Amino acid sequence: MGPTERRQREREEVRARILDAARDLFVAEGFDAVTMRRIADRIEYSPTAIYFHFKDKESLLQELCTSDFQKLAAQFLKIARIDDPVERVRRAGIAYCDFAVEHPNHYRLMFMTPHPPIDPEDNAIERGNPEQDAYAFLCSAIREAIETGRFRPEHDDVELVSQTVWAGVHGVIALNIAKHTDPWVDWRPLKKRIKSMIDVLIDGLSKPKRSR
Amino acid sequence: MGPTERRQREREEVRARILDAARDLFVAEGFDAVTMRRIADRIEYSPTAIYFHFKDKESLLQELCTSDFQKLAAQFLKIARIDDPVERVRRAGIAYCDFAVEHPNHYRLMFMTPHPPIDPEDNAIERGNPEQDAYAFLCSAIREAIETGRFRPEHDDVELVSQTVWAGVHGVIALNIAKHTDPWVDWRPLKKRIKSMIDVLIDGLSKPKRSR
DNA sequence: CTCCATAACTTAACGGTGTTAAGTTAGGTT
DNA sequence: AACCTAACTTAACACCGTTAAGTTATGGAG
Repeated sequence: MGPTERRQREREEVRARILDAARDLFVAEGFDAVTMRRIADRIEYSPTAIYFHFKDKESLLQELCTSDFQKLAAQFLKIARIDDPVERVRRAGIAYCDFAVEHPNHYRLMFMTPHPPIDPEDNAIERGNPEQDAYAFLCSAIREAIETGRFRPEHDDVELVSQTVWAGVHGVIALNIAKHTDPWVDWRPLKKRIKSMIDVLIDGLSKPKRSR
Repeated sequence: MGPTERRQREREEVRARILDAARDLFVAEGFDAVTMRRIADRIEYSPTAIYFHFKDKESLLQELCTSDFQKLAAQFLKIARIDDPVERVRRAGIAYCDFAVEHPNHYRLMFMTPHPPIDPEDNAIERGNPEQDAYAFLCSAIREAIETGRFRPEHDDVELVSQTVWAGVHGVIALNIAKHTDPWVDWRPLKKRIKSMIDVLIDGLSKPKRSR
């Protein structure tokens, strides 16, 4: 109620403005290409003001990542109401890809760059909760597919199947991010590649429908 | 004959020493973490001496990449004599994974780090030649599998199928390199994951063998 | 044999980077 | 009115990749 509260609010407002400016620049030009000075310019503060709100450049990106990955989990929630578990896997793969296309630099940092895992203490995402944890969401769909007899009997390990599906989709995305400008390979469009991957994975996991 | 030839030889010797030092450091610590000054220290030259042999840091990396790609292709050559094209794809996937496990930082530099594509002009690898170009090797096996009717009729695009198989195997490897220490996921052993990926991909591509 | 051009470097420096230390200022508290 | 602290700014540090200019050894020409 007093002015101390207004101060508190203003502080978080500045914090949010830094975050927004950083996101814009990281997404547009990549983590390394963006400098603290340019982020500061954008919001008309001095470069060092950022350090009053964030420990360093890395933690800036880290914070953007967790908040944006919660958006991914939110996207997944819309898919959760799909009844058919196999269709849910298919749609999750596409949503995951869309997300990676929208936030390639976040994706790169979180899944393509080795770094010491975040201390579970201060990780905002709740592990194992499909509403916040995208991997848990995938697992729960896979589990349902296995339990309702949709997959071949040899594919009975929920974790292994989930990791295979994740790896497949990740592979398409990661190669796209790292190599899409490389003229060495005559790349098919990303959408085609993702569809092909998901189709092949699901066909490979599912019980055959027709004889030869 | 004269000493000009000895000079030429010495020049290439220094060049090779720079390359070796750079490879050691890049592989041990990653591209960004290594500075020109440290490479120079290692071989006891001044930092700027490197620029007499290489245009810049990036071109150093590119030269290392092309030479290591050739090592991978050499591994593939041993597989080339396998008759069955589908088995060849399977074995190529495993060999590719072995290469990545043996040289994880090489792999990271080559396939997980975006960098401007090499000018085809000065690329030592002959594109499309399966003996030098690992991607072309994969394509040729896939092409043979398609042409001998091993795959379902909808999978008729050699490039698309090759890119899918590559992406699948890459996904397993890349997640392993970037995330294998992450306790968030209860990882299955790498060998199991690679086998699962290749099995699922090949089953998904192949004509079904049994009815349900 | 001398002179000189060139190759193969080194030293110094430039403009940039992330980050820290020290100084400043506005505003609430006592 | 005096003071204290939050929220900054300015100055500076230790790096970075890269370039310009200077140095030294050496092979070749006259």
